[in-house]
Amino acid sequence: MNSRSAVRLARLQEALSRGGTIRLSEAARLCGVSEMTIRRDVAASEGVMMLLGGRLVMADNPQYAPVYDLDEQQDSHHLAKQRLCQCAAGFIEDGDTLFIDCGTTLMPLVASLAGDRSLTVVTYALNVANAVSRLPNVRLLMLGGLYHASSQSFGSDDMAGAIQRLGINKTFISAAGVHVERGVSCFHFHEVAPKRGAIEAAEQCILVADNSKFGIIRPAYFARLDEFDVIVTNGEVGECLRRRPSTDDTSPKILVA
Amino acid sequence: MNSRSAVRLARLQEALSRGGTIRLSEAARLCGVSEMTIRRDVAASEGVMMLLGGRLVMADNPQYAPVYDLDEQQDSHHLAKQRLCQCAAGFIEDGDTLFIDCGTTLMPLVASLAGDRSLTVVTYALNVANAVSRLPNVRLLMLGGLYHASSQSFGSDDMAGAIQRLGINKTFISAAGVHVERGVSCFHFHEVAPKRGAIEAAEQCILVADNSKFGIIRPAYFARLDEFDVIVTNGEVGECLRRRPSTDDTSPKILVA
DNA sequence: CACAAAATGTTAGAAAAATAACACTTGATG
DNA sequence: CATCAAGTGTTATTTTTCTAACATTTTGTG
Repeated sequence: MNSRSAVRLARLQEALSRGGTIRLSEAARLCGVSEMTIRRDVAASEGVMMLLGGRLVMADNPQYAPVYDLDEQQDSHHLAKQRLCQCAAGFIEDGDTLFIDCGTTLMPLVASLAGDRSLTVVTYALNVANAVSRLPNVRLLMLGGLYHASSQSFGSDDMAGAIQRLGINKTFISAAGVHVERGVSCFHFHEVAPKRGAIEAAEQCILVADNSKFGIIRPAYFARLDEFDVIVTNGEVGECLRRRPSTDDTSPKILVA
Repeated sequence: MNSRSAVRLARLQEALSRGGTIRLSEAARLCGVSEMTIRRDVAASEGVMMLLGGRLVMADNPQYAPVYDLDEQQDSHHLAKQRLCQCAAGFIEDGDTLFIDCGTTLMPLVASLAGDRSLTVVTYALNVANAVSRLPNVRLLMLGGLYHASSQSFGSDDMAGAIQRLGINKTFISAAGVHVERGVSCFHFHEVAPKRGAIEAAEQCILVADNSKFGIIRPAYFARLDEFDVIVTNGEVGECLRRRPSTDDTSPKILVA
């Protein structure tokens, strides 16, 4: 990819970063090049953008992500995430202030916030912020810091403190690893501070993790299972957890989507 | 529209209610009918769903909005902005830490950061952050706060302080109004704190404003003209300013793109 | 059951988009 | 200045999607 191509892509991405589509012909006119060149730019963008019926869209735009692609099994988790989030969304009430964790798991939850109720979302993830910024009924509180491309999120020294100074009702956490004895973990250490801050700050903590994450331990440990009030999961794992005898009142409630 | 068609539509709508697309063939298989029937269902859905390149998408979603509909105003200034930014980009050196202001003026500047040199960008604007996050050679430092859709940026009480705690080399500022006697101004008051912080923190301040902004005073004043080291502008205004007798050494250098 | 009406399926052709091939332009380099 | 290579534009071809027409099946009714 050459530099002019990069400039064109950046410009188109800017136009598309808040959602929507651009007709291929429009994009060509906008950049002052031929449609063929835009096609080549998109092909060189390594999946950042894509063409959908002659229209340019951001590939990470949930609006245009394929829901069902039985030809490609790789997308099997997407459906599961949608179901999990649909389930998790049941806890949200009008007026809530929600903390939403980074990653892709909770993106369907963000989409479900659209509506009449008035909400506030606190996040340190760029993809979450982008999605929330498009919802007129949701106030967005962004936690800044140094950007980590691996998780599309920001990290800073004082993030846990900053979160605890906010009045958060409900915290939605995603995880890369969930283990009954070894607790909940993620890949990146910079995620630990915001997750911990949000868990400690919120009245109610909801862990959303599909069954592929269970029994796995990732480098960055951040919470015990019993620190959560609710665990939303699916499949056999969920049934197993649910049947497990509750030792006491602090045990999380298990929800199987 | 008959009742079976309604049932199929409801089913597909449910699948798409949280965003995403379904391939026409998948939808047909899912409903156990031919593709033609799905086409007819969609046509009868009165704009609820639509087909985009053989994929089914929800059309009533705010995210489906063609971004550019031959928006002349946006485009007319764009070329000027590109030239201004090309000019402004000349000041950037390897290793710099740049503050980049909100708005659309400086977006071409961000695009031009791509390359081999290592840079750091500080910003409080969501659109800038999005663009920078795609550049592997640029570190991104995000300043968070409450989101303001009007300027796609964040505001917080302590932003000026937070900025001054950073080591910023060069500050690039955009403005909605530039007036020789009445100084530089913008529309939104929440932009004042970050702009002031960045102006005071940086070694070098560069104002980038096309000639349509000159002679205009906007509600939120934030700086005198002589607080800038460089003013990048274009057209007659630039020539005028350049010919103006420099009163002293503190006068900004005028650059006409 | 026969019939009509609606709904759906099939096929063929038109339109649009994606791909491929080749020609032209531009900018860098010796 | 010549040369080369990368980038871009143009054209032709293939593929896919869309539309329309007509055939077939299903549904409802007397």
